[in-house]
Amino acid sequence: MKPANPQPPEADALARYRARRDAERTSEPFGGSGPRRPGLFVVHKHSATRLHYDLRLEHDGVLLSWAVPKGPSPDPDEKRFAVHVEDHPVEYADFEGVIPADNYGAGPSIVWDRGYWVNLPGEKHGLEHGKLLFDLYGHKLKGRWTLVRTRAPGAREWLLIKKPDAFARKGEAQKLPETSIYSGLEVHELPDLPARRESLRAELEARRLPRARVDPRTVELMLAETADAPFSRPGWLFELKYDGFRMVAAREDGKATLRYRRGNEVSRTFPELAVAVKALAYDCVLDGELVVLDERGLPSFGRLQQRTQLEREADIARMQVTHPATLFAFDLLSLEGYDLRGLPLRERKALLRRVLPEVGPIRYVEHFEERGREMYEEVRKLGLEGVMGKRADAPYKGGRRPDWLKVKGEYTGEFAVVGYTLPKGSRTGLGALDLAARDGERWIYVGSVGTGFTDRLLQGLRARLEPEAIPKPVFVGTPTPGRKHVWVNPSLVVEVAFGDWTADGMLRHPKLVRLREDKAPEECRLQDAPGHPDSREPPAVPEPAPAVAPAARADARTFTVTHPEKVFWPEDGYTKGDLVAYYRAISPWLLPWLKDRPLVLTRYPDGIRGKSFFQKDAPAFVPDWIRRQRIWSESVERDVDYFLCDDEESVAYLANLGTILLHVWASRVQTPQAPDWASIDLDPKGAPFAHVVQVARKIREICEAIDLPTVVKTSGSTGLHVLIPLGARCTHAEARGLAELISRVVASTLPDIATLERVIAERGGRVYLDYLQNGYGKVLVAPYSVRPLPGAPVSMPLSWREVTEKNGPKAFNIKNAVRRAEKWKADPLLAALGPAPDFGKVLARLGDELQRLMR
DNA sequence: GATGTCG
DNA sequence: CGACATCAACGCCAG
DNA sequence: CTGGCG
Repeated sequence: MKPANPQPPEADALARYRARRDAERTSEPFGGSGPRRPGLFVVHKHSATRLHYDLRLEHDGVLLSWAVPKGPSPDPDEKRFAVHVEDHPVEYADFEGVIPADNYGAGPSIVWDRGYWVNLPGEKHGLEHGKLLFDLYGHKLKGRWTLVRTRAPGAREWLLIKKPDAFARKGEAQKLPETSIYSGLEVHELPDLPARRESLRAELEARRLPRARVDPRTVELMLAETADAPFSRPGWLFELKYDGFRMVAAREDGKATLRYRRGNEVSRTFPELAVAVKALAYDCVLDGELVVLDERGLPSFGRLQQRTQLEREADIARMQVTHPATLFAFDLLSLEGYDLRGLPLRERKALLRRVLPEVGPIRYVEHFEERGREMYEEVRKLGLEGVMGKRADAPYKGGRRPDWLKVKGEYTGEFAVVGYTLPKGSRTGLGALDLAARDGERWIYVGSVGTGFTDRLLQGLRARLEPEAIPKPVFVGTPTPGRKHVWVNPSLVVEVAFGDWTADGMLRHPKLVRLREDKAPEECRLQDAPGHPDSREPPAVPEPAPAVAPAARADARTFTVTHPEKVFWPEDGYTKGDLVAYYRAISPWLLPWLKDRPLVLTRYPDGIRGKSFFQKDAPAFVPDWIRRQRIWSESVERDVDYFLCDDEESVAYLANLGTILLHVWASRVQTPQAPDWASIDLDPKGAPFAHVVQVARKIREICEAIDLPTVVKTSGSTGLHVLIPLGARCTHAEARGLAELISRVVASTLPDIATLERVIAERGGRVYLDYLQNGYGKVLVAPYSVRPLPGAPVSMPLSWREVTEKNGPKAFNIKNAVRRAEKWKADPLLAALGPAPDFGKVLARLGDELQRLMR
């Protein structure tokens, strides 16, 4: 355990930070004021647009981390009390499973302890909400979770905490936890719905409203006219204008429908909304804007479009989680069978607010009175589309009405002209200008502008551009296809007004404002472009190679071994340098096994006693010269950039990353569905190695009887791996079937020493035949791979003659393996990469042989 | 081991 | 500056 | 359905 109060760092920056932090503390709503005592604190922080919460365990101003277990605790389960505090005790409850609570219109939420339901507060209804749903519903709700709240005075915030691995897993305390915290959860008491519904009905009855069905299929929506400029006006309400699709959501006889403006039904596309509408407590017809929020919590038109295009159930299910939709409801047309359209807007909205739950994917659109201009200013700063002004006493009438006015903003930016398209029809001069902006040394294509020109300007532009139309400028991005583009070197700058940026980084609704003679094209920097998402990835399609190759961008396949003296094997004194040296030296024999195969690394950055982790996806920082293969992973629904390794330098690089163990796919990237071998892993787990040898020989005997070749290697740990070459001529399923068949035969022929039993206790000291590591994406410990075990053993190919008790698991290691390999004419295992056996012959013999064996 | 993020 | 988190995954089968 | 297994 580290000291509770380490040396104060010298750095000014840190001192300043602490001063600032201490100043902030006094204003914390939680935990009170005055000197801090050790304990659990929920720290609030205000940023520009929202509240953040953080849970920390501190002592004397020093962050200890909330997750570090405090002091010895005999009972591993007890450790969760590590977040116990003296002055602010916590309540907690492990919650059991998740009940998708369609109830109360909250959409998905957690119902806990039957007395509360939980959802994220509105501010968080962006990606974080999506992530929560993803974790809860999608995939990850496997660990233990705890719902915690402090009992600090006035506290009502709760936290959902994923219990760290160290708590969940016994006996692995040295592995530090990975955690997930969802903070700032709102916990609500369940309302007494029936009573509420009753009183609302009585109220509606008393108002003598017309009882008439408002048909969501045919209802004519009220539309806004466009205001010339932002305005403030008494008697008017101002709402945010959301960038999405207009949507009519209806609940009729308990059934939900979602429709776009033209009446097409889309409940299937947005199931999370349909569920929420269905779960409303009242039959009603809502009018609103369908949006998908991005991670900043701002509407993202691009994301919405992505969702609208989905057809497949699985895609929808995924996007529902990654890009959850939100319906911002701003009007209520009908309620419990009453037509409300004759009511003034203000009253409709008051009813709407009562009908909608406070949280969940259907959100009530708040409004401000009168002060539209100020609101507009603020809204634009936040990057939103604009505001809607509405007359507070106006009834709801279909069609475009002056009672609703939209005030839309526009961005203006300067862009360099990198080309133009030829005019069509009666157009003179040119069709549109292709625009780009500068990102570092590159030009990024941002789309084309084809409107806003005067005829005179059109002519003039053409004259100025044509003479320079010589080489195609180099830029990144994809110009609109289907038009003939004439490329010019950037020399001209235009000012363009545009609505927004599209998801792929193009200008939306651009129009030309004027020429900017005073500006150099190089000054048009992408990051200065208004509204441009800072972190946006540029489109990855590089246009043709630069005319002048950048000064021999030395494709230097080198790196420096970091910390070569770091001890990786404390018992043996072997260092990281030894590891890298071994992998370099063995690479002539290792590389044939790695070539073209996706790798899975097990990395031990701090040696075999330190923490470790698997890695499939090559991080962005690995140098270009490390080969990677992008492979779609169905299970995680994303691409994974697998490491591939064809040369010594790459192996060494991986070793320098702390990679001790290398696993390879049985198939190569060229034929990912066709394995080159089937494998059977002989795992003794306590059984004598002599039995492993016996079982291995039996496998070989059976395979030979049916004309199947076999090769064998030590696993490097305790057992042997037997491989059957398949030459990429069959499927993974067939390979597994073969391995299973042979395993079963062996297990039944040698019942005293071999078993297929997976539960260790049931194996009774027999050798476990594991045929399950055959399949797509399944991996095998690579031959010559080092093991993170004392003595640094390696997985070593053997000839069948060498399969004896003497060549046990510990016989080969990083110090003797190279010497051994050097004596070979050829790697005895290499046959596994050879041609396929004659499957016809194999099958022919199989039947007979099985009968003989089973007799 | 390398990186990003947060305070 | 320092502390953290992150870096995989899936079918099988017993209880 | 969860948990252990590799």
